[in-house]
Amino acid sequence: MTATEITDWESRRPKRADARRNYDAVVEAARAAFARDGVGTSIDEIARSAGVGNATLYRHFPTRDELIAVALAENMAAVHKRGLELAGTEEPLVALREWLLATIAQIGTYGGLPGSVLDAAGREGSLLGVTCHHMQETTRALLARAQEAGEIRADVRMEELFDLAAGIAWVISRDSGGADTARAGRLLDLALDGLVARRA
Amino acid sequence: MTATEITDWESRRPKRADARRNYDAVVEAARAAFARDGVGTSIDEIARSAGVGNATLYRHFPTRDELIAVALAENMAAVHKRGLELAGTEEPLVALREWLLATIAQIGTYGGLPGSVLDAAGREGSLLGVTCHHMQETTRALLARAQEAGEIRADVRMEELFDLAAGIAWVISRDSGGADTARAGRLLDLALDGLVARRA
DNA sequence: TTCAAATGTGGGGACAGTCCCCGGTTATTG
DNA sequence: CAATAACCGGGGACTGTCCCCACATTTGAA
Repeated sequence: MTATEITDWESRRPKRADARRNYDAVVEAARAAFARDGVGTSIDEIARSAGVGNATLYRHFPTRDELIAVALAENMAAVHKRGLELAGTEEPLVALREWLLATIAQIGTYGGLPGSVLDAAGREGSLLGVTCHHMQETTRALLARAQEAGEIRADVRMEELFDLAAGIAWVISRDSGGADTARAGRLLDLALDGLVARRA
Repeated sequence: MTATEITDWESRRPKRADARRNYDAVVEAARAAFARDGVGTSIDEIARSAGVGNATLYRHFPTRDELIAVALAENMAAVHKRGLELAGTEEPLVALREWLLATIAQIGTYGGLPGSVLDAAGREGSLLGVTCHHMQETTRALLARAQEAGEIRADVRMEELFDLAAGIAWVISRDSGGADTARAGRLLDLALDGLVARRA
């Protein structure tokens, strides 16, 4: 199922030796470039730093999103795995909170990534859209569990939760290229617990 | 004070007849273009649709932010005025809520605007930075009042509130070019009231 | 050796931002 | 009021960057 789909990008790796070498070099260069300058960085620059012609890059990754998706693949798989573990945890609320934090941290790693993710959230077509869909499904499951346990308001919808998480991820990924987990946690806690004071 | 600074952009309007005509045409074209395609739209395209050479546009507005700031000026002034009114309202919490909603709606009108605003929030230099600073000060005042009335948790800092508001504005401005006030209100209420269920 | 697959140079199109000469406007002077 | 000079704003054209593709060439695998 999901694992197949997520790791399915493996099957996209070319079979010929030189092609695979270039493919891997591009992904590696993309990771470095994204981490340094965000996902909006120059594609040609990535190709250059990978020692590859830009047309080669475009052959393997026709769109920017595809390159982003592959560059994130194993991280995404790890987060997804963590989500499955959390689904079996005893505390639904802390599980949901940790899941959201992991998601935010993941989406916030690269500057501009939240935008790409939310863009891809709709159209199922792209690789990024698929991984994004997985994240949403996990969110839905963990949210439902927390609601059934009476720990989260029943009227909260997954989309709203996802919107808030995406917003937080966007804020923290804007400045401070690397995700600031502490700030993300603080903002998430505020959103979860609420800002209004409780009277006794 | 503030009103002077905000409407100070008036003094930037050229005095010569043709210059003022072009200036106004550019601002008008920019408003339309921003509303349609977001603040990231092509500057040259704005100049073209204003019937003006791009160099003329750059003469009046050396940076994109400056054009954005002027295009927003009167809206910003209106929001700022609303903030001053709200500061005298009897209900600190509802005042804060309404202020945040107005701010989010304003920042969310143009796609990509939240990013520009948060970028300009730091550096005081630009016009956009100044207006942004005003918004933050108003937020700080309304927040302090609500906290003194015991209606908002005392540990909430203005920056955190602003981060959440910016995040929400970003989410709603991404899709649906015009700001979706209903969705913004819902997300804001969630963040304010919190998502966790209260026991009894 | 053969041939499909992969490569990358080089170019077209779009955009941001700058330069600089030209033409019109305003101020000044007779 | 009229003519002229100084000046200010206009915009075509240019540089540099980026995305994306066409095509001739090379390379790996059978």
